[in-house]
Amino acid sequence: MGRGKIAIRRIDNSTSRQVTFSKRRNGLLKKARELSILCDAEVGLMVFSSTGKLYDYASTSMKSVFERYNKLKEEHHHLMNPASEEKFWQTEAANLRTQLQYLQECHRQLMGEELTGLGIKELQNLENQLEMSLKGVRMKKDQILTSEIKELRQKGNLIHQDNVELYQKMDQIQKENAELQKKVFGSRSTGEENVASSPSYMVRNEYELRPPISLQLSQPQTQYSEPSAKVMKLGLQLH
Amino acid sequence: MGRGKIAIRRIDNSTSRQVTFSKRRNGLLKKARELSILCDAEVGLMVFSSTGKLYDYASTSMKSVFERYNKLKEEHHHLMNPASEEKFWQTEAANLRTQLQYLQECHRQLMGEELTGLGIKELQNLENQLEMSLKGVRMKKDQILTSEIKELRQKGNLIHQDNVELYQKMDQIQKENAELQKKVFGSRSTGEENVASSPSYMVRNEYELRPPISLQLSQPQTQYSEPSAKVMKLGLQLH
DNA sequence: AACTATTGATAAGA
DNA sequence: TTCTTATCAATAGTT
Repeated sequence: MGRGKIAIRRIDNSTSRQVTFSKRRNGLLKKARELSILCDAEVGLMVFSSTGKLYDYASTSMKSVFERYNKLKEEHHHLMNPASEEKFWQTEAANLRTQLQYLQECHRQLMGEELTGLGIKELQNLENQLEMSLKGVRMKKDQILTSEIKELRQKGNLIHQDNVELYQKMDQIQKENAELQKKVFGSRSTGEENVASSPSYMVRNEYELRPPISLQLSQPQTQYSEPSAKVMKLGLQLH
Repeated sequence: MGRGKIAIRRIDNSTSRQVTFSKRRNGLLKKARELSILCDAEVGLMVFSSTGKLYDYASTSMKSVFERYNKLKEEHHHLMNPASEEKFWQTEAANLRTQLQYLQECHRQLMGEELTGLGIKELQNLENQLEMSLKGVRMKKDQILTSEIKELRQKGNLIHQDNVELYQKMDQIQKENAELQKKVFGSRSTGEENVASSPSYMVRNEYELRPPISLQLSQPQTQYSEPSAKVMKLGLQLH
């Protein structure tokens, strides 16, 4: 695969050997990576250049690959190893790996991947399961939203109650204030003029401020009926 | 570098994953060999298939590559130590168990179980994922059913063709038979009476039997439009 | 480092 | 699995 074919033997010219090493090393590392990804394989690769520099790749970790390699090779030597503790953990790991692979397959199917190889019956089961799941999830979501709304409503009502009481109290205080001003400055001017000139932090009457609050309380459903539109753009984070 | 290009991610179809693994593994081993020869490099390669089988190559020996690697990484005291072997498998098992637990949680959520503790955002993500999955599963199912129907239709048409030809042949034989009878028993009676008294396994004409066949062929969709109703009662078998 | 003309690898199909 | 073949990818030689 080049301008011409070359024989597979040591390249004499040291420069072109170096260049070829660089190119082919990258190619090899890339292919090792691709193999591990494409085929779900555990791959470990070590390359030492003629100058002693190390280039390596491991799909998991070189340690894991080493250990696995050694285990496999040692099994042929001494199967009757009395150190059964280690063996126990080995089989434990093997069992767990099996379970993991099974679960991963299930998971992929539930994610709608890897459906080739499934028959109609299995697909139907999957579909039913997904519908059930969807139903459950939606119910749970509705439940949460509903209770949230309920809570908000209750809080709103409480606040509204407080407001009503506060307005009543303010009204009363305002009246007392008016009476006091009357007593202090005499009764020359009318009560209305006194009220008009009272400090700005005082509210004139309760009906000016209550409507917006009532409005907020009377349509809490708008937050509920179409929540999906707002959350729809959130990315998946299952993995 | 094939009939089409493929994305570098896990191949869904297990058969083609297996085939690709076999091909690419060989390619990788070959290239590792070539690199070591061409460029005078020391190369070690280990590949574990997803089924756990080992394929390896070492330009010198794996032991030599290991040792050189470890020297460079100064990790050799972590490895090759029988006391820490057990520990390795313990941590390996622990890691696998962690993965397993995570996957199990995901799985339960995808199955619509164990939804408590999830927030609205997470539930929305789940819902979206389930809808995607459902879509994929249904597409796959439809695809299978459609191709099944197509096949059945083609078979039906072939059979129908056969039938038409058979009827024509029968008709011809019938006529020949009538002529023969005429010759054998003389020409006293009419041809029609001869035909009427012919053996019962002979069909009188092709139009008597063709209609039901045509009917069967003209409405194959009824099997397709509502297949779910028939399979709906099938239990789940994912676990 | 780039650039191609070629060879090599391999995806898909049988 | 193995073979074939159409295509894409890697890379040998060159600038």
